[in-house]
Amino acid sequence: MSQRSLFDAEPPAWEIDAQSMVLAATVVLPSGPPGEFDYAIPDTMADPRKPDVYVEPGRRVRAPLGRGNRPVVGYCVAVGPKPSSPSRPLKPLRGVLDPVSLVSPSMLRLTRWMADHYLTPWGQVLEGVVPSGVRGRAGTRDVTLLSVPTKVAARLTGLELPPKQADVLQALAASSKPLSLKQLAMRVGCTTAPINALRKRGLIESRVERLATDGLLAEDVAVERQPAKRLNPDQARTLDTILAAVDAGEHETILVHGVTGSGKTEVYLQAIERVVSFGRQAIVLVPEISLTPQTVGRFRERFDRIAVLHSHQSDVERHRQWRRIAAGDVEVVVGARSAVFAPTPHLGLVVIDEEHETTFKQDTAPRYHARDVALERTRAEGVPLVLASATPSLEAWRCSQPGAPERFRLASMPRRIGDLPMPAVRVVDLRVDGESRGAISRPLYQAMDQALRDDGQIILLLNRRGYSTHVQCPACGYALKCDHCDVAMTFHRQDNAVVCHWCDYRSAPPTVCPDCRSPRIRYGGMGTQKLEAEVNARFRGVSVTRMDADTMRRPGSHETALDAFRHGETRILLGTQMIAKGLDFPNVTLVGVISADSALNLPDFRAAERTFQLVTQVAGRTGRGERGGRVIVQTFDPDHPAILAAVRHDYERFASEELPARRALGYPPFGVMARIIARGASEPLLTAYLDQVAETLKRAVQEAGAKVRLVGPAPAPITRLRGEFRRHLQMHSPSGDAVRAALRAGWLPIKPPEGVRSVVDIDPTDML
DNA sequence: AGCACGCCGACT
DNA sequence: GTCGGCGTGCTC
Repeated sequence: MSQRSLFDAEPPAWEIDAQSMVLAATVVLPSGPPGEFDYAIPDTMADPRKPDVYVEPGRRVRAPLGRGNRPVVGYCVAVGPKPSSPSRPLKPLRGVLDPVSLVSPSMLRLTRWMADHYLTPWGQVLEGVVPSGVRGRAGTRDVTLLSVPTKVAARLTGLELPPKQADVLQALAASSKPLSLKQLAMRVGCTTAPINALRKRGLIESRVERLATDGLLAEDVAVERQPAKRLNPDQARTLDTILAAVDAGEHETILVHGVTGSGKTEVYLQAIERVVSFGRQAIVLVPEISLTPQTVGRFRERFDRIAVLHSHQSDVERHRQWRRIAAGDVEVVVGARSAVFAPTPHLGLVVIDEEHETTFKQDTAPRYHARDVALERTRAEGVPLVLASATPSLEAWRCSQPGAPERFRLASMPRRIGDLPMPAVRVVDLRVDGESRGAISRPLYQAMDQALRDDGQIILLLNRRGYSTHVQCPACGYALKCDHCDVAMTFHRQDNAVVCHWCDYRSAPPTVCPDCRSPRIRYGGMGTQKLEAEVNARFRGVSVTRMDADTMRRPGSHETALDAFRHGETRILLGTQMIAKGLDFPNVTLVGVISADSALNLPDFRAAERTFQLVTQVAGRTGRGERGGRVIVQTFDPDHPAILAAVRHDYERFASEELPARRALGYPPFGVMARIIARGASEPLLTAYLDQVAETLKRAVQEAGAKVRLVGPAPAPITRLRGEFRRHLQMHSPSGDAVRAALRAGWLPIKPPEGVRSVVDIDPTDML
């Protein structure tokens, strides 16, 4: 059916109010009312030959909203005929903001899915997905270009003009290309007055063009190209599995479970080469922390045109990359979480490296998980998705096992490249060997001493930054907490201050107990700063580098530190989890885990999984060269299944022990979880609000006969943050749709009172 | 989210 | 009588 016939359709005779069909745009708003609104498209905005003011899906438009017709900006998400009646006519759009569509039809469908899945208004999802630099066309500016019309140029000499104006016209006619107002004034040596006079007379014509303000930015650094590496049998098999999906041209999810050092990267590089040879693009998501020049360099060695997207880019740079990608000028997009929205015109493959990392979950609205969004996107676009990890998330793992609702194909790479052995792991029971009062037990000290004498390098992991992790008074039991948060203050010796790691509140370190004035106040607990001091004291003359959020503040400091370690200028690298992932230094012969159980007692059902991942990942940093490597794991809980499994590099053992426990409690991956977090200055108000939500939710669940279990409301594990109280309510269900239905019926309609903010987190990764 | 509409108290 | 308080509900 042609569009014309829709317009010609007669309104039904029984319709009292004569309806007619008008061309309308459906608009969603980035803030304000969450619904969809239809507006009539004026004829002036329906002409594709006028691209600057053409309304199409994916562009932003100006529209009048409400009885006062206050002007708002929204995203056009659809265009089509809509009924309009004289009693309730559609209001017309006021204008078009974007000269091109910012969101492709497939990306509109994806964001629509996110809006439903995460209970976030569609407009807010779009606002969170289109970078602000793209919206504002950062790095470009409207420039008025002046030229002499050909008709005028022909009779230039016959014109009677004041002297300045004659000069201006002469100069512009002589110019080979159009000039801006400023350029022309400069060339003639006059003000803009005579130029404007000529424009008014029609002797100079002008047009507006959008130009880059800075010309071309520095192009990609040329890197020497490297050929594909030879694959071992495990790698070849895995590549075949991926290529079979690529060649079939269908969606399939492949979980690549390869131990640390098994060469997963080379496999997906070669898979991408195939995809690129078809003229399609690939997206590779990596955790932000590993988006280093080294990682990016590996892609530059293999592909001519890559785009990098990460959160520390300027608006101008992000806009430029976005345009390159959208224009099809890029073969591979490498980026953090948000690169899953890269506007590739012909997507052929998505890879998520270190799939288990929690940084793929965004912790502000829209609270999406890049893995789940990638799954949805690749399914919709009919292309394969590769998830790669040495320690897959249990969510991904379960999907690779029989009986799961979602089926991933599993490709295992159980051996390291070159048949290098996995490093031997020794557990040090701190209940027995922790007598030395410091961070380094005797067995670890001896191993470090040995490694240094053998000319090896050492990595020490301690997942707490600062010097002392708590300040406590033995006399009265007082523990120093942040004034604004329910969190212990950490002493930082470098700044000589106690610091809150959640809100960055700082104050002077107390010398007496603030509560009972006892001078015996104690600074306890081990942070990376104290560990560094201990290493320096016990290994005099050995170069040590500490890597944590405090030493890595400046851009580039990450690279500097790692380069120094790579070149052997640093013998001991110590730090938080940022040193646990992805590093590949063959000379590291010892890894020490100072406290393997530090994350084990967090109030989080994933504590064991996190611990297993962290210990396994950091253990994988050694034994990557011919010299082998060993790992020392210090713990107060040496019999914990997660630590035992990590010690044996045995992922499947960990999974087979942890999954039944999750199943018994209905936790992910066997059930879907949602969390309502409410915060506000008044605790009673919070409690009243969340109790009411719980009540309406309970009723909604009952009426629907749904299997949804409510836990709480209760104070959140961090009861106070930045001066606000926090309470939460958890929901568990075998069905995500049941959870969403309950939230739509029992949470959305309850408006929080003034001073209370309420958010929903679907599939939360963080329980604090 | 913002803004018009509504229905009750102290003022010219 | 009416100016304005902010509770309520709608926005194509």
